[in-house]
Amino acid sequence: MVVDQLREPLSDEELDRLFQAFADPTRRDIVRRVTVGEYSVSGLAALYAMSFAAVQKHVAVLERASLVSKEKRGREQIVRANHDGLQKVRRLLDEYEVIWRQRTERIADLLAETAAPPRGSMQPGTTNQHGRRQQHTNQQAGEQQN
Amino acid sequence: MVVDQLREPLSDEELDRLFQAFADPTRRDIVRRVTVGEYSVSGLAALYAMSFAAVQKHVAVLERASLVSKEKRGREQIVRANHDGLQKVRRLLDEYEVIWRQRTERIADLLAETAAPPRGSMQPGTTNQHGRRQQHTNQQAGEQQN
DNA sequence: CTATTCTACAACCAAATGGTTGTAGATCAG
DNA sequence: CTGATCTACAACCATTTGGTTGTAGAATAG
Repeated sequence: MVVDQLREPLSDEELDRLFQAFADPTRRDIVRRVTVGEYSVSGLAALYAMSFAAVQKHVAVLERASLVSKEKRGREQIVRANHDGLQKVRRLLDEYEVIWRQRTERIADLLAETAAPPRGSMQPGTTNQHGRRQQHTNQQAGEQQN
Repeated sequence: MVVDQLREPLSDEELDRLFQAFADPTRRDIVRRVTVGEYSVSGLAALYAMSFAAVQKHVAVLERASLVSKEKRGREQIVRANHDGLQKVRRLLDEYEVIWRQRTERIADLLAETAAPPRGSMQPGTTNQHGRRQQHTNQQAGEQQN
């Protein structure tokens, strides 16, 4: 099936390329344009105050990030938006949003706990010393990812 | 009110800084970490195989993008995640998603139109020549934004 | 008080980025 | 066929980026 490499774990390099691609106003504009209509590379180049080669490079960056793809038609290359790329970035940011919600929940729980008398919770190691000053030094020095 | 500069239009520079900030695995990891717990800058630095100054710079990038903020506590600087920044990026990508859905809708409409005999639609300028080959050259050479 | 820790910042460096011009091959129009 | 258009790509350049080391000040620990 073609579907469902959208569910696969996003690699660091993939995410680097995606965010990097979005980190430029011309490229963001290109993505918007080719999502609503079809453009050749020179059709795009006509829109911006820069050389054809510069726009060509921007399209190449978007293509490596899998945000657009090109299709040859006669002597022109038609640039099309690629939905997968967009969805991948959105998926990652959704994960960050989930982390936020979990954190908010956790804080609400702590507040409820200290407001009401401690019931089933408050076993030795489950919650830290009344909210302030977590570990914040030397938890596993393993590298990061994602 | 403090609320609702979230509804204001995102500036190009703001978006550049946000996406750029996300375009690095170490910085993405820092954002995740400081969303779940509190870290000083040196607490963060202990996690990665790079110098303190390097991590300090990463935090500075995140701070300029308003993805985190620092608060001085004693001799350490506590780094905290900033929800606004995340929401801004998500908002922009949601806009892109909307464009996609509109496009999909539009295509579905066109298909329905050509399948069924033309009813109330098909006035002179409303739809283009049976789908293929749009303008794609020289529509207003105005600069881009967003 | 003294030593240590945490931070900030400058100076430097290599590599990546975003732009340019120029050259050359394909394809299309007349 | 000839000329114009569209594309690809190389070479070059200035600036930014992501890292380093080193120095110095402020706050804490003993």
